[in-house]
Amino acid sequence: MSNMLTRVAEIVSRMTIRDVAREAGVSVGSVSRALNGGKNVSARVARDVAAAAEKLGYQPDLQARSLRTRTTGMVGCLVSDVANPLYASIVQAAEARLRDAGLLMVVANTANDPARERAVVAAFRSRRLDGMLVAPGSDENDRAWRELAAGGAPVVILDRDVPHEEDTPWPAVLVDHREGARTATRYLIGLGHRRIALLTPGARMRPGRERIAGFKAAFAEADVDPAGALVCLQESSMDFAQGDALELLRRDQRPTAIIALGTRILAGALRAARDLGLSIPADLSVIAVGDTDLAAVHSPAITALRWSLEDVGRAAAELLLQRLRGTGEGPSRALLPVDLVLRESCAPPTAK
Amino acid sequence: MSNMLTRVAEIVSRMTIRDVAREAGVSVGSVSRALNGGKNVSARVARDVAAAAEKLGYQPDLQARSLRTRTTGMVGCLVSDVANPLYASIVQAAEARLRDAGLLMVVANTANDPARERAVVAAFRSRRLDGMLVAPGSDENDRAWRELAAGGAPVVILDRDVPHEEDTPWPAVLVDHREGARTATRYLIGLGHRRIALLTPGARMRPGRERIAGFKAAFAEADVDPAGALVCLQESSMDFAQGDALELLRRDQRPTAIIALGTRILAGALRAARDLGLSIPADLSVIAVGDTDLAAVHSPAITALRWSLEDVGRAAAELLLQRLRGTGEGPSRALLPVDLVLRESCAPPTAK
DNA sequence: GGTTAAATTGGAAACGTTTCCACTTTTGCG
DNA sequence: CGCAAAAGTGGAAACGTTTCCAATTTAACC
Repeated sequence: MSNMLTRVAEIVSRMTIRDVAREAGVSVGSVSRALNGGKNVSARVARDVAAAAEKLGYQPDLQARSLRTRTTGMVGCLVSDVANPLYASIVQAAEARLRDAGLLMVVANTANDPARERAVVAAFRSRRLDGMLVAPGSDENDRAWRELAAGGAPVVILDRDVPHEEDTPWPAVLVDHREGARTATRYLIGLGHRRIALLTPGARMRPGRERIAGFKAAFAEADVDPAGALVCLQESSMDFAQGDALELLRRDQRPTAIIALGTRILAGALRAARDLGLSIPADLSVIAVGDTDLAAVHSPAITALRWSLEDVGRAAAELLLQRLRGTGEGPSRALLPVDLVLRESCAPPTAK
Repeated sequence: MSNMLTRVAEIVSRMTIRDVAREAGVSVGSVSRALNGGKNVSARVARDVAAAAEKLGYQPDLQARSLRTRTTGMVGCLVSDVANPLYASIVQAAEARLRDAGLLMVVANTANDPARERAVVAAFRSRRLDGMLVAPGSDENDRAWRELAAGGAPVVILDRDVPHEEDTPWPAVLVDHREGARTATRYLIGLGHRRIALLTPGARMRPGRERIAGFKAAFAEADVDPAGALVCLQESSMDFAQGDALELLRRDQRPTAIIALGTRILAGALRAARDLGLSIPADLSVIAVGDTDLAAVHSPAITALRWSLEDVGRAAAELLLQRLRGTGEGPSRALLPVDLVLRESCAPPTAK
């Protein structure tokens, strides 16, 4: 047993730059230069060092390096729920781009808990991460981000409107939910719908706010009685039970069309419709916000608002990289478009 | 402009342990002891140091600390596709548990590319991560894990059978796919089905292999003609187009029941069935492998094999933590059960 | 009160890099 | 060939911690 432990210990003892220096018969400084810049290094030294490093299987300790260089090569990603497909794809795309740039991504989810958010920010700061991608659980917890930015690390916000001082908005990647919602609503109004329900998480965050704005704008510009614009706020998609949708669809003046967010809310709405015997699209038109597997495969297939999650992640990574490099400013915000994917779930309302 | 830069620089210059020492009027060593162990520290020093640290807003540089302590407080998580809901939930649960233990999680996805896997392992090693959770894209790329383990960091495998030397299997969290598939198949056979198709990613990985084994075992133990057991391998769930399912269901001896993995394959199968006018469950029984939103919300609701992704993540984190603490061995493997959730998508085959 | 043991403390040596500085060596050029 | 500039090199000082060690103070005991 202790035998095994010592064996492990032996294996663990890694080669250091000093070992390489000794092996190559040069100084530590030269090894460092040879391995990194390659600048001001003679061919002979470069060759010998490379050979020695290869022979010894030397791999630099990036942890130690970062102590000296004051840069860790890691960026944080703070998100409320990685398991949410909407976030997962963003995280994945961002990670891919960042890793191509040689950066590691640290991920932390906060379950929308402000205290956790602050704890994560503290952890990120203490670990001296180079930068950070954040999608806060609400727009108001800006103290945490301010604090983080005070540490000097660039922060890129994902689809949120975090309050900022003066005229220096946070770098951010935004999705044009307003225009998306407007398009969807206009489409339904055009089909003849007059009572439309918008089911989305509340106004605590930008996406909800923007959708509501676009939703109402469509009613206003079509000169339709705005009383038909039913905004149903959910605190979060988790809380949205089927029951809420049932209640909505049982009203005597029930909506003839529904615009429902994501997977869970949409699922609740669909199930409620099924339970009430409402057929889609004959009795109820449905538009999904966010193009998930569920929307695409459901029968009938659900018309959906789609935006590219990959683009969001990629753009965020790009923005962050640009800040990290510190090269000329460039744009600090990106606004990504939302498309309406027409499928089979919308039809004119049945006269009654 | 340069004004602003200097301002930022000022903010960035962090308090070090030396500043605290000066402020408290004690030595650096005492500060360290006071802030960490608290052992062998007088009440006066403890008080003064705490006050000084508080006043200066001191936060230790974990990066520097880890150079000395040879432990980084970070663990890696290597997975082929974080955007896959099956992985996302696991990652989330593991992250939650690890963060509770004060560890940060670095995530990397490899898109099933062995070269990327090796690159990630190299990066993890160079950054001296304390441990690692891996779900390789195939069971064969074990060179990489072996190399990683040689670095001394514990590795926990997620639902894979990675070849191991001698009698020391890798610590792993496994899901009992074999028993799950057997249960599902037995259920279908019990309903009267004799031609059943199993749609799952290929045998390159444990889950597929185990499912196939369970599937065949059910046929064997029921003494049913094994020719009815149609195993349809997909290289990966991504490649599974609707077309493959169409082809399968158009055969003259088409299966009367399907067991389909996950979201994408299941979606393809469902869409194919719809396009062919096959109604579920009258013409075709369907069982989903993995209980996704799609299965739960589809109409009819799809009977599904379910296992707890959260449990997988949690168990993996627990296993890893136990290794990290190095306290008594404990079990090195966990096998998690799979349940069959009965819904509406299965019925006896129509006589014909 | 004296002696020994225990507790506390300061100073310095790590940890593995990069980078600065002074010093050689090479190169370029008239 | 001589001389200045450029290029290459070794040694040592950081980076911010923890931890070892020796020295001091305090506590404990007879």
